[in-house]
Amino acid sequence: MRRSPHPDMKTIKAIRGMNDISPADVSYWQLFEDTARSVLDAYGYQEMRPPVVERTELFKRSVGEGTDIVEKEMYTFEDRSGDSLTLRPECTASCVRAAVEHGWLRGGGVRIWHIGPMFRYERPQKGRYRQFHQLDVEALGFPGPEVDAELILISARLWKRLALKNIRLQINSLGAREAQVAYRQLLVDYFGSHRDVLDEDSLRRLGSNPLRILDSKNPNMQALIADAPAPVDHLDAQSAEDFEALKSALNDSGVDFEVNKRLVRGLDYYTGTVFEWVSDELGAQNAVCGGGRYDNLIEEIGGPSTPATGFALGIERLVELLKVQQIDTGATSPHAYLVAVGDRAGQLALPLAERVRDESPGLRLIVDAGEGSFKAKLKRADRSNARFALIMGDAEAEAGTVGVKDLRSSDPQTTVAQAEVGGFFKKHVLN
RNA sequence: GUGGGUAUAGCUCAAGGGCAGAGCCUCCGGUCGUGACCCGGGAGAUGCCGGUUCGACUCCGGCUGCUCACCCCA
Repeated sequence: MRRSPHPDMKTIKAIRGMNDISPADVSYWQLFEDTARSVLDAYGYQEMRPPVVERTELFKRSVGEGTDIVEKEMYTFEDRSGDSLTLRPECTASCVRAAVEHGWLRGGGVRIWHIGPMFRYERPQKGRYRQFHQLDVEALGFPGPEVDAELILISARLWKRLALKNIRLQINSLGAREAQVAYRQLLVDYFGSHRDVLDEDSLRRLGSNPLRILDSKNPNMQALIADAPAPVDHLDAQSAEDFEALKSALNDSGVDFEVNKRLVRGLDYYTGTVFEWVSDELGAQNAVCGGGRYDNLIEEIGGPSTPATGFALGIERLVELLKVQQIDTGATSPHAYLVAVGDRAGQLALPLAERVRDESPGLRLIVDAGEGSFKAKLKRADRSNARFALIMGDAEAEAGTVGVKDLRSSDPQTTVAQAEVGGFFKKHVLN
């Protein structure tokens, strides 16, 4: 086995900000995915799988031209025919595009979800990567606050099923478009009359995205921000009513929340209710899950005027929480490890293992029939975390039996028993 | 895009302007009631380029990577 790379050979490494998920970590991902699938199924949501690449135009129209995502974070390129394409930076736009394109909205609304990779060209740091994964849940075609509550309850149930703790829910309402426009002007006037206090970033945003000034962390601006008008105090009547209904629904369902008047979101399409689940255990990137209502988006990308709401959950961040909180993933190890030593045993090991797998579906059996010393193979068997080592020399091979050693036994001198293989599994492993 | 930290073996860490060490891992052998434990042995490293110097892994500069923070968001 070669230990070092060829001296002249440059090793090829993964792209910056794009990570391999190792076998050691994958059990966390599977735990999350299995749980999400099961919870979403319980609410009648159906999986869909849009492509990873879309026309650049889709994101410009949905996420918003003035947002950081569109302005400087997209992986955009021309294909060979000169069309501008983009690796999706989020997938609400794709879900909505698909629903419009295929007429899914004609039945009175759809509940859909998707898990997959998203791409943003950002400087990587803890909880922020250039390829990252989201669970996206969207309810298209439902107007009331009940559906917003449903989405929050889905996420709350996810935390519960995963046994995650210390995730706080923050909610806010941004109001419908007309109210947003009026409020935005109010805000521009307010900050405009205090230009001397604003920092460089905020001055820039005053023209482009004044809402974002509200969640600036600059200590010099905190007093100014605290006194600034908040969107939730300037809602249209319908949004205000819906927000109250949402709060009641959460209270009635026993979900704790806090109203964060300064919670705004970085995508332009949100209207009305927005929410975020945050954790203190993730460093600077503390939002695990965020979403809200986007009643204008479907129309804005060319579909029928349709209310909609949804959320996205960052899987890397969630997996980080699972690790920090030491959640047991029930990671699987092999049931048995078949050690074959000798020419005849080596020949018969694979067919024998096949026979056993035929008889015992669900069995995990690793076969070690290649070259190598008996000692090395037994050592590997031990390291594999298998419960049993099945030991087969030429004599056993001929007889169709194996020696069996209980590797997890505390007694180092566990008796080596002879056993017929299939019968052994039926008796010890699978009942 | 901006700033801080950092870069020694597969991993975790030492050392230090003059032969780069250890533990884990790994490989071979011994012990042995076939693993582990224990004993003996082997393999394996200073990110890249330049400067200072008799001499640089060490000091200096640049680059690159990683990392954290700003920013942004999941």
